[in-house]
Amino acid sequence: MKETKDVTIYDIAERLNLATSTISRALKDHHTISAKTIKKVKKMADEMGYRPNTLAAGLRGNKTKTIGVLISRINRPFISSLISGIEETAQKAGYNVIITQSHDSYTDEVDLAKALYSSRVSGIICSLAMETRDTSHFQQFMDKNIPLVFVDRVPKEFNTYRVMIDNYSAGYKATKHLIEQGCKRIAHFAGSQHRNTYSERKRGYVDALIEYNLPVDEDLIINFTTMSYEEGEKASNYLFDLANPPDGIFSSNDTAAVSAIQCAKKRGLKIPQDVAIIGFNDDPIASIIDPGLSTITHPAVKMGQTSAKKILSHLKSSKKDNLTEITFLNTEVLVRESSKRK
Amino acid sequence: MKETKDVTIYDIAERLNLATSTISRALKDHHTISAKTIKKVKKMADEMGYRPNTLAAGLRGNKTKTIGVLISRINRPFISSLISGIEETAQKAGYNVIITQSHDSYTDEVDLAKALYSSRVSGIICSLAMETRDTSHFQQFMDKNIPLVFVDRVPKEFNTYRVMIDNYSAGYKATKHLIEQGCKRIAHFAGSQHRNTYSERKRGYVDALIEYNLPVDEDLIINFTTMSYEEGEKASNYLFDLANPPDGIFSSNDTAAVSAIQCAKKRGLKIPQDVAIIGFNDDPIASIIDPGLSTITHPAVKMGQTSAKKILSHLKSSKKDNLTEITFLNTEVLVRESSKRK
DNA sequence: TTGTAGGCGTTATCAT
DNA sequence: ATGATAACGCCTACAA
Repeated sequence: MKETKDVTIYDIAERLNLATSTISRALKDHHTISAKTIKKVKKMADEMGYRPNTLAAGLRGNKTKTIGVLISRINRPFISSLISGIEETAQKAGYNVIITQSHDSYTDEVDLAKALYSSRVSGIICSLAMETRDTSHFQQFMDKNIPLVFVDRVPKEFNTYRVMIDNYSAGYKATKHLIEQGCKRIAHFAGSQHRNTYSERKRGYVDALIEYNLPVDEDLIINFTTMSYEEGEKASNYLFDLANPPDGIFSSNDTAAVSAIQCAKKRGLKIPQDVAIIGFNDDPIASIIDPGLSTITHPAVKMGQTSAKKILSHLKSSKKDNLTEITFLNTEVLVRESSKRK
Repeated sequence: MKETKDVTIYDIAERLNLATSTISRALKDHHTISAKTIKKVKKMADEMGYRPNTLAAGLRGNKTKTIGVLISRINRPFISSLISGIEETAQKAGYNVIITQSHDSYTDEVDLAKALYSSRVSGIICSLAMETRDTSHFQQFMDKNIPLVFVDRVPKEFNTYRVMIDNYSAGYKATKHLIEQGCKRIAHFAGSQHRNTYSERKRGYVDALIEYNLPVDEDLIINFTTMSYEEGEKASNYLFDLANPPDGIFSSNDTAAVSAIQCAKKRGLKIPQDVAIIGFNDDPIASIIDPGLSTITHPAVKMGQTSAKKILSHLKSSKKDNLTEITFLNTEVLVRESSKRK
């Protein structure tokens, strides 16, 4: 099997007795090229099996029509939907998407940021690793006016685009909902508190309790690290074993909420009568488990689309200003059986 | 905000009074460069904030350390795990991963294949779109000796790498399992039959029935197009409404199997006594639904890793031969409550 | 409307 | 052990 060499615009130029510049322009419908020439060139390009070399174009123009994505791990419902939204939007605009996973490691995140920079991505979308506290490794993008969007897990301070939900009000709404169902002792599965997605949810929870004159009982607030099913089981068992167990649980994700449901069922507790439960994210499992899990909707695909659009419009307008623009997307309380007492 | 120009090896060369070639070599620890020089160069590169430009390197060497991935859609548990495995393996080898979604459209797949070629990917991993019948748009990669791996949804005929499970034997095993549980009338949710993942599963199902002297009843074989939850509901209702309903269901995916469980429960049918159910994939929902869904394990992450490794080792050895290499990964019957009668 | 020519940053080749 | 130079394929002033 012989490898044949790639056809270049130079080859086409030679065949048609035209200049390479003419070919280059004809191929992108430049207005100064006659319709006939354009047609002729495109036909020949097709016949010869020409494939543009985006590397060469990128090198020349120092831009790549590529968006880099830096997330913790792909195989989570929320993240894969987020990426799907990014890819969809990027593809329509003729952009490629490079995906990288930090696996929630800070050092990996730093390395990947470098690698993405080396690939000369046109823009970058990032959801921070759990471990990350310092975000100075993103400064390199700012310095080069490469649009940077933080999505969902955003840093507290960084002058750039941020696309997120209002975690505080979501936490507040979730808790308020449980209160309205008659819950008096509401527990909270809290995620890692240095990620403000989670600390804000907790803040909303606490404020709702205060607002409704319910005591804030530290025993009922469980701090998670990974928010896994196993952690959820442990927390649930702990809570249900209390002398004075909770009658409501607000979990910062659905996975742990589901484990609470399973755990309660095993113990013969009635849901939602004995304990009402609400999760966060609206993962597929939420609608499938029995009883259906009430939850907070998290518009993953839309967040992806929005993030990609921020990048694209920044590139289009080639703004020179380093603006801070925070976009909040809506969430809603989705009530299913796990919390419907009335 | 001023954009500063990128630092190049040329800049470093100037500062150190060395040739660019020396810098280039020093940066990659070339053996002909003295240890001192290497150290000096690296230090200076660091100080000046040098970032290699992979575009330039790629253009020069006509290779990019990038793997292109072409799948239907990302936000499915199986696919996102597959990609996770690919990315992980690629990253360790210093490769980037470009993700594209065909959304199961043939024309999109053709366009994306072109786009990936234009990006000069070093290799490509593809799981075919549902619509795709003709695969000639992949010939361009073969012609250039760019390693191509089809994974899971592979074409019937195409001389290249294929990574898959033995769908026939998986279908056979699933059906046999139901038979061993005492099922006599086993229905099958069959996926689109021109994708051989699904046709093979069906073939295994049919052969198992024959082997055990059970009649093959065409009424019990439902042909799906998308294998969605909704399609599953429709099929389940149809089956349970039959004068002589099935006492076992083998579904080609978990999503539809779950809908069958829900549907059966609503009708007051006992699982697995009245109807035993087995799915395919071992999606997260399988272990969460009640009763737990028996299923066929599908090693998604491992398939991703394996596919990526095929690419990497091909590139390393720079084989010139167009070999056909099919890798089968193991699947297992994972028995949960939905089919455990004994 | 088309052509000329230089350069994007890197690396491989050949020389020193 | 290091240097000089050409080439990768494309685009964009500028010129004609």
